[in-house]
Amino acid sequence: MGWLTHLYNKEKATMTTRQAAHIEILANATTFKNLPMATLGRLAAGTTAATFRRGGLVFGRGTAATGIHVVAEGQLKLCIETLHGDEHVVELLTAGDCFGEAAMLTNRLHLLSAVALCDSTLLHVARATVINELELHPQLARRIIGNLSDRLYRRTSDMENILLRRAPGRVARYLLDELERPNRLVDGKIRLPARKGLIASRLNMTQEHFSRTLRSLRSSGEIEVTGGTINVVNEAGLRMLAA
Amino acid sequence: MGWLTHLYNKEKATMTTRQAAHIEILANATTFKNLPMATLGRLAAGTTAATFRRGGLVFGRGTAATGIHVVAEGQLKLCIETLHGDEHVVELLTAGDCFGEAAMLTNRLHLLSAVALCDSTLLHVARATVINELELHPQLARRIIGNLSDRLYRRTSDMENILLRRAPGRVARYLLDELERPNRLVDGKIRLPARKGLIASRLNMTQEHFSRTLRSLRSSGEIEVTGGTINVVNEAGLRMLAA
DNA sequence: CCTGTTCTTTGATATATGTCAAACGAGCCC
DNA sequence: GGGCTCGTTTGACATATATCAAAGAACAGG
Repeated sequence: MGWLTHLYNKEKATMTTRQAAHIEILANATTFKNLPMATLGRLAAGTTAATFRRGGLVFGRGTAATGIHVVAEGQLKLCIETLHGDEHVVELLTAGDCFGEAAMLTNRLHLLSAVALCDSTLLHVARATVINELELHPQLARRIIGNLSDRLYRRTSDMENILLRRAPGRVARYLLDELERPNRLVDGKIRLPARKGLIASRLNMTQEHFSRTLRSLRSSGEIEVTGGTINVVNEAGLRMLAA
Repeated sequence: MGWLTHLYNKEKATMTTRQAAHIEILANATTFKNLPMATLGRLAAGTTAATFRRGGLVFGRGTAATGIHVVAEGQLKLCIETLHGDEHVVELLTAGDCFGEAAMLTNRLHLLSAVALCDSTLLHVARATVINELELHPQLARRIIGNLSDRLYRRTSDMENILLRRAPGRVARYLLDELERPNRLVDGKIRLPARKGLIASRLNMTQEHFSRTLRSLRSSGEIEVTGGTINVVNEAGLRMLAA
């Protein structure tokens, strides 16, 4: 893309293709978007890639945060495991999403476990690299403030959703949210970011109940469901339910 | 305190007592803690105080964020109002707590309404003042990053709590959390930060159910309740319930 | 193409939690 | 002190949601 050409023109001699690839991925990641090329270059120098097989654990709850993770490809879940082997999905991630910042920046332990839902590749920007960059170049600080605020804002909105007592409202709201995210849509229809059981968990209900709720929304004409794809027919109707 | 003496020694001539008071409050607020005196002084210059009567609206959902609010005295709730006049409390605030940062820093509208629970006084640090300070003095940026991460971390932990399906677990967890906050304790006992109905709302259950759950915890010997004060007798028991 | 595995749907039943209603208690003003 | 309002507790009942169980779909591998 534009990034890459620009990049090669400027630092052709020293740049390996791996670094170039890393830079491009970082440049499209939520936390590092819109940073100057020089900063991206320095960050990329402290970045490593790793692949995880389906089911692989990226990090577990209670472990130390070693850096910022970026999804280059694949799907992950951030979840809490209860003692009974039960689990709750808090967030579903796809390419371009970042995670682990909050724990890293506060120097605390991860609250959530990160697990690959399918074979995935991640980048990992080391803690020291981020801290260094923060010390030297305040622009990164401003970006990170923006991103953290954004995350906090989003999480607040999530809370709001979960606090809706009744399942149809939560589902309606979830669908409306997804409708706003361009990278979740494939020609106007919502492509669910994981299997339905996991989405049910994110919405704090059982798989069965999610299935029934979806069916009820379908039979009342708000949506059309075909496999993992949902077409919102009556957006206004959903908004009624969400309120 | 130490802050004030230090302050007067340094800038006696120009400092009004009002500014001094503001500085002291800011210096003890979560977002501005541990900042250099010079920064606090500049922030205080853009700070105004306001008082709100019980029930007064500090800001409403959907309004623009004008700055960072700091609780100097009193109690507030951050809540969502549904169309049916229903409401859900997301956070309860007491002296030293800050709010409104995320919306201000992302330049978006408030998601939550802020309402005074009793007569309260707040400080308001204007948006422009914060932005200015961020541009000029990167230390503030680092502090803010820390605080936002902290908030995000806390909110994640809140989510985790709410995702617990059963009420006894949520209550147990809530009590254990309060037990960690020194400013909520009065000689070892938890002093609830608002009336029980609001706490019930924060825990996503009805007042009645909260009351019953509390009674059940009391009769099984985990806690003692006297009015708005709760004494945790069997912490281990609560931990069992929370898991 | 069949056969296991995993995911989804559907059904019958149990239960946690909400709703409605009333009694109780505490604080406050006249 | 009486008569308020407001917050809390308790009770009887309704219902949304979970749980258990099994049958279909989708899907991968031989």
